[in-house]
Amino acid sequence: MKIADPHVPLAKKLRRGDLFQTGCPSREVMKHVTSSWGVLILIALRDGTLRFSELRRRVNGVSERMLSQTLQWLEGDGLVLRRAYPVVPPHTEYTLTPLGEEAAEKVASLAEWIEERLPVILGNAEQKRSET
Amino acid sequence: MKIADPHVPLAKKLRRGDLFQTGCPSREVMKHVTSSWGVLILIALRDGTLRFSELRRRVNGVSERMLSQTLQWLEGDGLVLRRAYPVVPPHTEYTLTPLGEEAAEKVASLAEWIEERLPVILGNAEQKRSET
DNA sequence: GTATGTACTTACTTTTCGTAAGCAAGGTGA
DNA sequence: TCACCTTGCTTACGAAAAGTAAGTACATAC
Repeated sequence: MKIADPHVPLAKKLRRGDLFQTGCPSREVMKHVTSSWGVLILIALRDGTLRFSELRRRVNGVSERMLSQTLQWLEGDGLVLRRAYPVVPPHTEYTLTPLGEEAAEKVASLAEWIEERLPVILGNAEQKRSET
Repeated sequence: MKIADPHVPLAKKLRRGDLFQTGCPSREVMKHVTSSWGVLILIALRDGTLRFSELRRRVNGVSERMLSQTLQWLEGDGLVLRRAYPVVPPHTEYTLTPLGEEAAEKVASLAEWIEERLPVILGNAEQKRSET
């Protein structure tokens, strides 16, 4: 009779993450999702599937290096699905998974809040600077 | 008769921010709010006013350097209020402003989502690793 | 008198990031 | 024909950001 597999996967051990705990894997996921480019990529993909270079053009300012890296993070977390067609020139498509759509919704909500409140925030900053 | 002040403050010029635009100040604010420690600080302060060292103990793993810097960012954006009492030993309190509470709510919502879904996300990652 | 706590700042090291270039193979324009 | 553009990456390198450690000025506890 077999003894139960001693390797219990990490995903089963944790009932849920705790961001306040050092070393909790949720911190890594948070880093990916809230990274400068991660935020913008997630939001951009809400409109539907995009190719690498389309993403690059939408997310103004991102380098190919960071776009590639961030997409790999998000893919690794299961938030983004990558479909590559082995043709020349290369053709690769990126889409949000259902999980990714949930995450994207949250960050989009934060992003919209910031865009809306930006004038107020800048007003605060300006006022503070003048309080020499 | 006076000519209108040519200096129109930035806050009035922008109706709202656009994160997809390179150089838009909203990107800076986003960086502050979604920085590793910014997220945790905002969430921690939702429970009420905290002192510097209390925050440091709650937000496990943050160094004094980064805690100080992040708090200055958030204060500069008007999300956190700092009250310092010039006593020895020093006593400084940090509180969310109403604006900060709004931001904190959004990031807390994202954080909770990640903590909840962490097992699923780790499951994805584990599965991918085994697809050698 | 040694240790501890407070809220920082400063110097130094390590990690991350942005910039630029390279690659493979085809299409386009002159 | 040949130079050049395109796509989706990766690699090398310098710059910027973050982490580590230590210093500061007292006060209180032991």
